Amino acid sequence: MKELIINVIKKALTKLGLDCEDKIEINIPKLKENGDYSTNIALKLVKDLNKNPMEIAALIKENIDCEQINKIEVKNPGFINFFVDKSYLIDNLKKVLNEKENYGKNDIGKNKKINIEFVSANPTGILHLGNARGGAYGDSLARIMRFCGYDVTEEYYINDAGNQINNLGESIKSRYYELCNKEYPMPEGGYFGNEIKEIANEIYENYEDKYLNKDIECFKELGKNKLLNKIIEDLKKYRINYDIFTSEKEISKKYNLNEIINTLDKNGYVYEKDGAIWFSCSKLYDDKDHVLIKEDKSLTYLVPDIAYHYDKYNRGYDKMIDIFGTDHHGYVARLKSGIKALGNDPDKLEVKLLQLVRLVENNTIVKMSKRSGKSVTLNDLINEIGVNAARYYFSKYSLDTQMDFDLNLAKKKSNENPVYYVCYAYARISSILKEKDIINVPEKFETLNNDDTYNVLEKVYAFPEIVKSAALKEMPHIITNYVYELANIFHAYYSKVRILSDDERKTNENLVLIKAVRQTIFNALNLIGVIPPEKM
RNA sequence: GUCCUCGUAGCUCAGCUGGAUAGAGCAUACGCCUUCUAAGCGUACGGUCAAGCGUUCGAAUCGCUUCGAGGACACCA
Repeated sequence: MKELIINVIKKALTKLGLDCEDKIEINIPKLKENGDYSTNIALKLVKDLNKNPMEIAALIKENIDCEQINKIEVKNPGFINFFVDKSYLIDNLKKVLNEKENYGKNDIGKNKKINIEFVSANPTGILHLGNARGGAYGDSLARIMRFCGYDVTEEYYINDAGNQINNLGESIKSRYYELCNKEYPMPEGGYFGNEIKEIANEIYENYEDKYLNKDIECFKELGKNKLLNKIIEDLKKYRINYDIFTSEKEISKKYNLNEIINTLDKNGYVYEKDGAIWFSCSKLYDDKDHVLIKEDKSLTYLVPDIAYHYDKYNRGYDKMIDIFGTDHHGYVARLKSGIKALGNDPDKLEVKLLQLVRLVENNTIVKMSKRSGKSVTLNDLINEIGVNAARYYFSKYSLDTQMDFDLNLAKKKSNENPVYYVCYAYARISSILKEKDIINVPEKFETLNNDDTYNVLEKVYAFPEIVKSAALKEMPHIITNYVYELANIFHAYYSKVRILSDDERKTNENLVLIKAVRQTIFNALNLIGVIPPEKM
């Protein structure tokens, strides 16, 4: 319908000898009295034509002739408002019921390969709230973009080499020695979480003191594998299924890291200072240079990460999205410098920064850290409030909002979570349809020709546009807000209108209407990883 | 100190290519179950969009300044 309005305006402008198609903008007014669609084109043309906007609007109005438009009004200061024939809304119902779980799909992403990398937590502990947020965002975005025809790869990068894995091995070893009544020091920067103790326990239960003479590699491997499996398992429970897991170790094998540094050097971005080898990323996007090879000849994390992104570029994506916590934001410039220095286009990488989730207990902020072991895990969250509520909760907010999370409060308030409001609408409809299903989808609505019906129909009709905009803006919460509004409109309709009645035609039309609503709710919730129940 | 993000109702948040009278939920007050699920519906109350200046026919939205909150500025990752 929007396209139709645009075309009609285009034609009118051509008739008037104006060439300004790109200025046409169509809005849906907040107030019903301002029409179904509206354009501000007259206001925009004031400067070009040097005329009063009301005059311009009137002129455009005169040159529009379209039978699907019932009425055109010009309103101060120069808006042109369109009141359209609603039959297209009924046609849309047919579309919904035919396309079913495909309703809302589009192909704006056709032939575009996208990589979304998210969570990528080090396998040195289990997933916590911040990962829950990043996970909900990344996976929902992937679902939305797939729905829009993009070829999406969801990727998890495993930091399975380097210092932190060393610390993990040492931490487990230390806990294990404790169990054997021996002393082994906890490393600096060691991990104190329960999961570390559990792993040590497991070793002790299975092998007693036979691991005392095992070398540290053993503890490292075992710990890493256990934790990684746990992470993957938790993510699956959270309805996230990755396409690819990429290991830092594998990357280091695949690309000779010294070669990467040589290439950087060849391109003029490497120098030596104070016994270390530096990356002059300040020549590119960063404000400071950073070390690539430390004085002790070991590599910094930057090298494998540059290699990892080099690998992603080699895989030929049109766009790569990385999702980081804001605490890593300083890292973006370094990374992009690395990409550029190897001759790739850094604009293909988009880094999304999510505000960290702060943990609140008794109204005070608690420092979460793996080191102290003080945190709320993804598993705690799922156990307490369920996957639906958790996914919905984190999909509700834009990435930019700082969130304070209180698990006790969340527990107490979990039945106030709007996810139940939306699911309730779905369940209500399901229970009616169980009672009586639709007979057919009519060409026209004979009995439901009122604003209440059109309110619902318009919301259902809006879904495909909402999907598009959520994908283009990369904002899953647009979907969440939309589905809430849809449920809201349905609940209001339900309270006002009796669905099942003696009037067979009216009943059928109502059933068609609510079935389409149910399908749309289902499709929208699916995009944010929520599965509505048939019964509540 | 430099850089990044944020500041909208008592609280939690939408509002993002600038549009018409700034919206929800929670909380508060009051109504609505003899009829398909009351985890629902309706009404009321609630605002200097942090402040100031600027750009514009028009600013919560764009620009600058100030104030406030959080974060980043390692030869840790």
